Parts: sequence; C-alpha cells; structure tokens
Amino acid sequence: MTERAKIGFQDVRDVVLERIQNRVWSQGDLLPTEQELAEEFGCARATVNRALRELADRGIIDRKRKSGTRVAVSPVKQAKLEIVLTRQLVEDRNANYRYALVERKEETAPGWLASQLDLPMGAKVLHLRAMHYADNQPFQYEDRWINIAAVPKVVDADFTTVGPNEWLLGEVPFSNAELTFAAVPADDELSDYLACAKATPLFQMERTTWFRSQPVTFVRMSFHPGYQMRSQY
Amino acid sequence: MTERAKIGFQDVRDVVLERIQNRVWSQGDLLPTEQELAEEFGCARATVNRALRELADRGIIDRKRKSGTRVAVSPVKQAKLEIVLTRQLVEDRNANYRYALVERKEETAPGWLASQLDLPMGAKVLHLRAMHYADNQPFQYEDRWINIAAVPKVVDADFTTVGPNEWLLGEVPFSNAELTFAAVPADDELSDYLACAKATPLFQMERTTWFRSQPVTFVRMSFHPGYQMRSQY
DNA sequence: AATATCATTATGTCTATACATAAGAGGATA
DNA sequence: TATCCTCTTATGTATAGACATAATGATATT
Repeated sequence: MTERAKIGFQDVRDVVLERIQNRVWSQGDLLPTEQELAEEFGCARATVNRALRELADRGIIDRKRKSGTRVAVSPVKQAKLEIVLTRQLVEDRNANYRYALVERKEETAPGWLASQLDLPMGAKVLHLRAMHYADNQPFQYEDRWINIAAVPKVVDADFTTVGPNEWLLGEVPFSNAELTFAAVPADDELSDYLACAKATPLFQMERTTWFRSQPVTFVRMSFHPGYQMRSQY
Repeated sequence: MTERAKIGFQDVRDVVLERIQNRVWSQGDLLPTEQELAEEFGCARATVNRALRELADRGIIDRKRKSGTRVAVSPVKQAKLEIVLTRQLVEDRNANYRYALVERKEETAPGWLASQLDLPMGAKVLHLRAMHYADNQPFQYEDRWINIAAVPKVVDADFTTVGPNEWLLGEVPFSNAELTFAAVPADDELSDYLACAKATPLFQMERTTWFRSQPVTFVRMSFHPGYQMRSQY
C-alpha cells in the first residue's frame, strides 16, 4: 500500500525548502498563504505555520502580516561559531592540556580598558595572564581583565589550577559577548611565550563579555603560529 | 487595576530564563514539567512547550522525553557570524567599493583542490583571482575556484564587473559552507596586491561551499593588514 | 543475575477553533 | 494631492484535547 504517513511540520518545511531551492519559488516571490499550503498538504494551518516559522528563523523566507510570505531576497547567511573552552580545543585534538598562570594582579582599569568595558573611572579590575599548552607545546596566550564589581568573588579565586574562563563559566554561565578576530605580529612577549620569532603572524581573538548589561570581562587570546579556527553554516 | 495581560510564550520563556540566570534552577537541575509550569503561569501546555522549545534551541536547557527538562550543564555558547558580501563590508564602512578581476582561467582541478572539494580526478574548474578595494585602498584579495560541473553557467559569466561571490549568490543562493580563519604572512603576491611588506600578518578566511552535498566553490580571502572581523552572541 | 515485557510518564506533535495584530487597499474628506 | 478612516487579509498567538514516542522503572521470566 502507498498508505502514506500523515504530513508533519518537518515534511512541510522540507518540501517548501526544496521548492525554493529548485526555484519553483524564486527570490522575492510570494508564497501561497498558510491556508492554501495547509489545504495542499492536508494538514492544519498551525502545522504550516510552524514549518514556515522555522524557515523564517533560518533567514530563508521573510514573513509579514497581511503582505504574506516571500522568499528572502538576500538570504542572511550566518555561520555558527562554537565558543569552546581552550581546554576542549586542546583535548579535541587528542592532546594533553596544561594550564599555567603567569601573573595575577589587582589594579585600576587603564583608560583603554575602562573605555572598552564601559567602566567608571578608577574601577578595580583583576588582571590575569596565563598560558595554555597542548602536549606541552604553547597553544594559547591569554591576557584577561575581570571587572571585580561584577564578580566580587573573583578576588578569592587564585587561578593557579583552574583557568579564568572555566572559573567564570561556573560563576556567570549565561552572558553575552562580542568577538573580534585579527592577525597580529608577535611582539616580544608573545614571541617569548608562544616560542616563535618576533613578528610571526598570530591569530588573535578578543572577547568582551556582559551579564545583564554589566561588563564582566575582556580577554585577548593569542594562538600559536599556524592555528586555524573552524566554523560552518 | 492590576488586571494583568494574558501570559504569552515569550513571558514564560523570559521568566524561566531569568530563574535560570538567578540560579533558582542551577546547572543540571530538573525543571517542573510543562504541565506544572502551565498551571503556575495559568496558560496552556502548548504555550509552555513553545517557550521551553526556544530555550532548548538556544542551548539553555536540555529536554528529553520522559526524563524531563534540565538546565544545560555546559551551555553551548555559539556566536553568530554574519557572512556578508565584500561589497557590503566595504560599504558598511562608508567607503567606496571597487572590484577588479585579476585573472580568469579554466583548468583541471589541482590535487589539493580536488581533495578539498572532493572532486573526481580531472574535474574542470574555473579559477578566478580578483581584488576588492575600499576607497581605492586594497581591501581584500580573493582567490577562488568554482566547480564547473556544479554550476555550468559559470563558463558564460565573465566576472569583469560582477564579483564571483555576488554572481554565485544569485545562482546558488542556498548552500552550506565550512569556514576556516587563520593568520598568515603575506607572500610575494599578497604583499604586492595588498600593498604591504612581505611577511606582514594577514587575516585570511577560507570558505568551502556545497549545494545539496555537491561541492560548488572554494575561496581564499586575504584581507588588508589590520583588518578585524566582528561577531557576537 | 540477566533478560524480556509492560505500564507509566514527560515531551513531541497535530488539530480545530478563536481572537489579536500589522499592514495593505480603497474610499471619503479636506 | 494629501490625509484620515475603515475594511480586509495574512500572519501571530493561545487553547483544549488528542495521540505519538522515547525513556524509565517495575515486574515477570529465564
């Protein structure tokens, strides 16, 4: 028997996506209404609604009340970039992870940092410098500032065994962040810690983190020469 | 009157998120069932379901049939990285965009490319090299290979006025891709085109694109010295 | 003790119905 | 022509009820 199973929202979603990919509906085209699609597929409008909502979330289609649903003109491609702990990055390569604290110092936020984190004048910060190793090879140099006002308990953490990232993940697990990526030449300090020649190109990632609009931390991570970051969409 | 508006799924979502952030429910904790939450909020179970589904999509909670809903132990942080056209990157900086084709050549895929794109031996590719300028300053050098079998029409496109990225977006608007980022030293060619000293650190992004499991294109984009890429989550 | 069976339970999904809301279309008015 | 109004329409959301499904835990069997 060709007794076919009932149509679910995933079926609708996939068929609609396929039609868009096959140019049955081209960029900018108006799709049938939910009602019409529901009739075509023999399902409830709510089912079509969920299917189309998912496609809209993915940026495949644009929806507007009264106007209807259109195939997105310029599909907003956005890559998902998994933010993982350095420990995990290292262990994913089947390498042995080692962490070492270089320096721990309480200080007043320098001007550039106060500006970066939007801190008041004279705000207290904890400045940490640390190294991450993969099989005892330098993997990443970490330069971090933590807003003490946002995480008062940080003054009691010594960070000799647990890295600041892991510690913060436990204290402030849900936060927003802004990232920047760049290529920079190794300066004296970086070339020293990362065991490379001066001016070697290094991949650098900076991250500013907030929790409920309050600045928490700014970190600059410099990776060993040749490091590649991966992502997909 | 304290006549409060009816509870919607967004309210439920936000209240649950707030409780998680406030550690009312900590990492790994079991949340009340949908039924219980629906009773608490005075709404239908479907409403709670949608609220929790959104939080699950964001990686805030984990849900499993019969077991229930738990606060995610290691919230998967993932940054959203908008993939934009080079033209847009330039114009977003209020700079004048200019594109120039450097070379266009049909060839058989070299071994490393066949391997990268998973192409059969002797597959035909179109090799393009191009420059993107911002206010007539070198902005990005683009080195691209397109799988002719996947996009036969590409042999008729001359790419003198429209860049390959924009052209492909029109032809293959929906695709998957894998990205890698790295810092590399400028070689002779890059230092020439990007007007910088040899060995200058350059931010480089590589992208491999598929459409329905068929490899479409591989591109290596090298940015001018000092370029920063931004993202957030 | 190990394995198969079955009831239970929380989530996953679908449906029909209802009402809310944004926004386009047309007409009336100034 | 420009502005305001109402009507209409497609999407957005809520609901009660139903059944599906995965996973757990208990029970019975080997």
